[in-house]
This record gives sequence, C-alpha cells and structure tokens, in this order.
Amino acid sequence: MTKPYHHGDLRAALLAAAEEIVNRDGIAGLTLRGVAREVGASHAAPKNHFDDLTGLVSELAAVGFTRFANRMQAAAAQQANPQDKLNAIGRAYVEFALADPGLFQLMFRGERLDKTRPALHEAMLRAFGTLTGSVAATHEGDPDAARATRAHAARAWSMVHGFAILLLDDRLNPLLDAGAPRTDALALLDDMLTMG
Amino acid sequence: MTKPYHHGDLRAALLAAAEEIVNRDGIAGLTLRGVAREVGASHAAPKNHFDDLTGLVSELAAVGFTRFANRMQAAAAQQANPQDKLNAIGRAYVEFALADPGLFQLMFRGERLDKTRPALHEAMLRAFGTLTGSVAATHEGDPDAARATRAHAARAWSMVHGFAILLLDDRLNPLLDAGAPRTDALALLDDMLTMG
DNA sequence: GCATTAAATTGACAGCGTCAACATTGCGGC
DNA sequence: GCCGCAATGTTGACGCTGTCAATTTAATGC
Repeated sequence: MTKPYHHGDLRAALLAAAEEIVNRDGIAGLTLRGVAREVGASHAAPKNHFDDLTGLVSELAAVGFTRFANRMQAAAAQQANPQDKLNAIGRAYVEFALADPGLFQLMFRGERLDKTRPALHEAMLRAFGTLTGSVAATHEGDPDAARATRAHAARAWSMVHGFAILLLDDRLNPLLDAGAPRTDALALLDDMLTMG
Repeated sequence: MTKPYHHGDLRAALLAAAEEIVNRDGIAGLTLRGVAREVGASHAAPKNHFDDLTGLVSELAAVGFTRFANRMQAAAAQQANPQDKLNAIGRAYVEFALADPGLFQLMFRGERLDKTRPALHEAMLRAFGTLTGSVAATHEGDPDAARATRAHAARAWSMVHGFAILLLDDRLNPLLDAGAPRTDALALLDDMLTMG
C-alpha cells in the first residue's frame, strides 16, 4: 500500500476509468488518450504502466475475467447437485454480460488482446476451467465420459456465450418481449437451460 | 451494365476490396482509406457511394448476410426431414464463419453497423428467418408449440453462433485436437448437434 | 544526502475519418 | 450537336488517434 509516486496508483485509476468508459461508451469509445484525460494525466502517461493500447485492454480483460470467474463460482456454490450448479453458472454468465456489457465484449475481442500476458492468461484459464469443470462433474461414472464431456462442454459454453453475444447486439429482439427485453431474456435463458 | 463514369463501377470494386482486406487483415485492418488505395482511387472516393465507414461496413455486411442466407438455404434443401435440415443449417452456419472469418465477425459487430439500412435490414431478416423458420418446422403439431419453438430457436441459434465466435477467437483450443483444430471443430460440432 | 531509477510530461509524427471546395465526366433536353 | 446540370472523383485541410523520443520530476537505495 505504499503511496506511489506522483499520482497515487495511477495504474489502478487508469483501469477503473477504462472500465467506466467502456461500459458507458462502448468499445469504440475506449481510447488511450481518453482514459488518460479522464484521470487528469498526460496523454502518454499510460505507456509506463501498460505498454500500449493492447496492454491496457489486456489488463482490463484480466480484471474482467477474474471477476467473471468469481461470479460463476459463487453461483455454483449455492447449488447442491451438478446439474443445478451448471445451470447457475450459465445464468451467472449471461448476467455478467448484461451487467457489464462493454467489459464483456472487450474480454472476447481477440484482436486487441494479448493472451500471453500472465494476468490475462491465468484469469482466462480460471474462468473457463470453472465452466468446463462443472460440466465434467455431471458426467461422473459415465462410460464414454471423455467424448461426452467434450461435446457437452462445448455445447453448454457455446450456448450461453452465443446467447449473451446475440443479446448484447440486439439480435434476439425478434424472439423477446418488446416490453421488457432484459427480464424476458433471462426467462428465455431458463427455458433454454431446462428444456429437454 | 452501363459502364459508369470514371472508374467502372467503383462501388462494387470497393466492396470487393473491402471483403478481401477484412478476411486477410481482420476487422482492425479494414480502413476507408486503405480500401480506396487498394482500388487506386483517392482517399475520399468512397464517400460518394457509402456516406462514411459505417455505410461501407453496413453494405458489406448486407452482402455477407445475403450469401449467408443462401448457403443455409442450400444446405437445408439437400435434406429431407426437418431435424436434418436444422442440423445442416447449423453446419453451414459454422462453415461460413470458417470460410470468411473477417466478414463473419464484421457482420456481428453491431457498433459499426447501421441496421436500418434497407439492404442490411432485409438481408438480416432473410438469414435469421431461415434459421428460426427451420426450427419451427420441427415443432409442427406440438401442443405448446409457441413457447417450445421460441426456446428451441434461441438455443439452436445461440449454440451455433457461440461456437463459431469462440472458435474464430481461438477460445475452444483447449477442447480441440491440437493437430487439426479446423477439421476437429466440425467433428465436435456434429457431436454437439446430434447429442441427446 | 546524493545518485539512480521509476514515473510522468512534452512535443512530434504518421495514419485515420470526415468535411468543404474544386475538378472532371457523362447524361438529358433542346 | 451542343450545353447546362448533376453525378462522380480529387485535393487539401482539420482534429483525433496510437506511438515514439527527449525531457523533467519525484521517490528510492545506499
């Protein structure tokens, strides 16, 4: 907690400002100079903490994936049997996307991400491991467990991810109640998760 | 076929160049000036045919969605029963994404798309209508058809879309055969589509 | 207390999207 | 067949962006 140099933990301030901007103005509105401006620093200040825009975006994505993994684990912990845990993770997945839409989209924008950064790589492993691990738990004692688990994990993950992405991009509107699309979306997700 | 003005259908040439660039260099490499440069026009030439970058991107997305819809319809036409048609559409969905990755990602990048453009709006309706219509065909005579169809459509669409997106972003690598990820991905998709 | 190193600023550069002013080309009316 | 007009394309400028090099400021290590 050593009060650092000139500003007072500029690195954390930049990350916080970046998250606020991306959730408010979308990814297109997230700019290196804009973030610096927001915290009252010079336009090149971020260079010392993150090398370039890819660095800032990647570190912010790491923060996002860590929180993402925590949410999913917390949701799973409130359920008893494996299938309920998996459904709770799916719900947490979509709820995270709805709560922090800009951050969520940034986390899955591969082109501006350096996945070899340790913080990001580790956070991604933890988030995806939570999901795939929960799928594997529903296949205990299954004869052809390996193959079934792989397909099941890919299906569960693709389903909730596709739903979240399409939802954030207003692509599912034709299927949703025009009056309350947000809450209806979660109802629709429940139908998807619990149908045959 | 009237040979137009100075260039010779500059509009079509710009769209073709844009598609080549986006599939080669990714979305980040698609620039208004770069497209103009590619076809030997001045940097502001695109303004006459598309108002701005959003216009060019939207018209290119319209081209993409039209081709996308055609591929899905052609795939469905080769199958007899409704369930096979739906699976064929899912396969065509992912194969399109793999064949034209840049174009596919651009088509689902809502922030740079003007969905009110007639060409884009119509092409999107046709593509998504193909998919949801095929789902509805599997629920003929179903008692609670409306609700079941909605959830089924959302699930099928989310599944193939999430799979395509995660695949293009190298997110599914942990689940894929490292030796031949592309072909293995289609095998995994088949497992997903045909599992219980 | 001083040298060294980290942190932050300043100024510059090229590339970008966009706009306004201008030049060129092809078309329809006579 | 010519002429005015509208469509098409070019040029130049503006502010914005990311990035780099040079410089200044502040905190740390000895």
